[in-house]
Amino acid sequence: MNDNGNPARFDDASAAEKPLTRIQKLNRRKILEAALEVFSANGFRGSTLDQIAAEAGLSKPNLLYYFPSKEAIHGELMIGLLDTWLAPLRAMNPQGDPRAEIMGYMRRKLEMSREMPRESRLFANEMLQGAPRMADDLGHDLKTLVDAKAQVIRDWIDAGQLAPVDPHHLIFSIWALTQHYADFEVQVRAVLGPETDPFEGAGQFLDMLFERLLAP
Amino acid sequence: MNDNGNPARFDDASAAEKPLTRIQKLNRRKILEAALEVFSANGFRGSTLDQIAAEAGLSKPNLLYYFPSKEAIHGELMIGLLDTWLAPLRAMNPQGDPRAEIMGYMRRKLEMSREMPRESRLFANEMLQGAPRMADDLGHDLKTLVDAKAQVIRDWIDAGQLAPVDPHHLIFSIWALTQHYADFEVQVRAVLGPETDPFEGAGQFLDMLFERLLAP
DNA sequence: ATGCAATCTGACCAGCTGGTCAGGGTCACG
DNA sequence: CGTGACCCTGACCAGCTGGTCAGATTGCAT
Repeated sequence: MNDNGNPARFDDASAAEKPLTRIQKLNRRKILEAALEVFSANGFRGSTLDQIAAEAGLSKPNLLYYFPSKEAIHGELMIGLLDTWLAPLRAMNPQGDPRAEIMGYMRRKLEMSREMPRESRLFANEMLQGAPRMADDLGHDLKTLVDAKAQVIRDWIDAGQLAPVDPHHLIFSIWALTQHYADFEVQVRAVLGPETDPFEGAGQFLDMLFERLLAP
Repeated sequence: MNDNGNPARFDDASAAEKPLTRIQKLNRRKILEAALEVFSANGFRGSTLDQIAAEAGLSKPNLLYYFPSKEAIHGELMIGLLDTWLAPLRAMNPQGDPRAEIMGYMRRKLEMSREMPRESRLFANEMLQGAPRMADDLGHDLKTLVDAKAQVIRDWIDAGQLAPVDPHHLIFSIWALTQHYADFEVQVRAVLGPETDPFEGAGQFLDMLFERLLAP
């Protein structure tokens, strides 16, 4: 047993990095999966450890054996989230064809809304509350990346390969249009009816929208 | 004192409709204003009566003198919200000029994001949680209105006055693009920096986007 | 097999939260 | 100026919530 009675889970240089046991890997995965489900549906404050424990099929004290607190579970989810979320933007290639790159980014982002709606809602929840647990990364990592990609887009525009649109707002529009289908899914489904797949129509609509917007 | 010890506040036909006193009007307004502030920032579950009471400058028991429960306060806010929110769509005139009507709707919606970000976030919070307190209205009122307006748009398209876009997704795109600036304000401001007014750039960008999208 | 670390649990706790209540102060109207 | 309805509060309560702990149980290396 180490100094706090919990298994090693810290990254700081001083702590010896014990490898996770089979059970640790399994249960930490179960907990994070359950936490994603619960936090994304109810927000941080609206979720309880009991709900997460039930969803994970573990007891509450056992949750707190693997994570020191509710905050820590949420934090662990947050750590990867921004990175995962921005990966498609990072993948936008300055050497590629401008329209294809932007359309590709939009399509990947829409795909993420379809495949990872819980992550999208977890992110949206955090933003709605003013991103209290993310503010640092927002001002730094996010702005740096977006500014860099905005410059790439500006260069494309200056080269006459794209219509002259504000690059920042272009990126915002991709975020808004794609994430809407995950975050406001209830509303979208209520309007379209239970038969229709929102993402099919969305894909066609967004293709057309960005084709028309970006043509020089 | 009436049967439940609280001032009359029900609309049902049976109850005699006592006019609100000066103090009742004042304090109910204070409470709802405070509740909007708190609920929109923290969600329903994340907000406490103590926070609302403090924000309103009243005591917690006094809050519960004017409203029977936390749910009731939230409900009162919700009642008007969907209507307020959809009013600009309702105002879209089938006899007007198609492009001008849709652009006008978009601009009014963007204006609402600027002027009423708290209402926008309250709405977004509700949607994110799956609209547990709104599901009925969603399936009924909302779908009816949107379907009607979608038909109007479809007629415009058939008359060759608009580009052939899916009317439902066109409406979704207006919602997504305008509400994003209220709901994800932290993110937008983090990227643009503290100097820039997001709504100025947004107005220009969205004008251009919808001009290009809608031209037949 | 044995012994130690890892894993797990029931019982418990303190603080918070929505809500109640008895009673005291205040307002408006005759 | 009196009086009844209206307005407000401190004190309180029960249930929930995040978190602790002593000890029981299990897994695993030798």
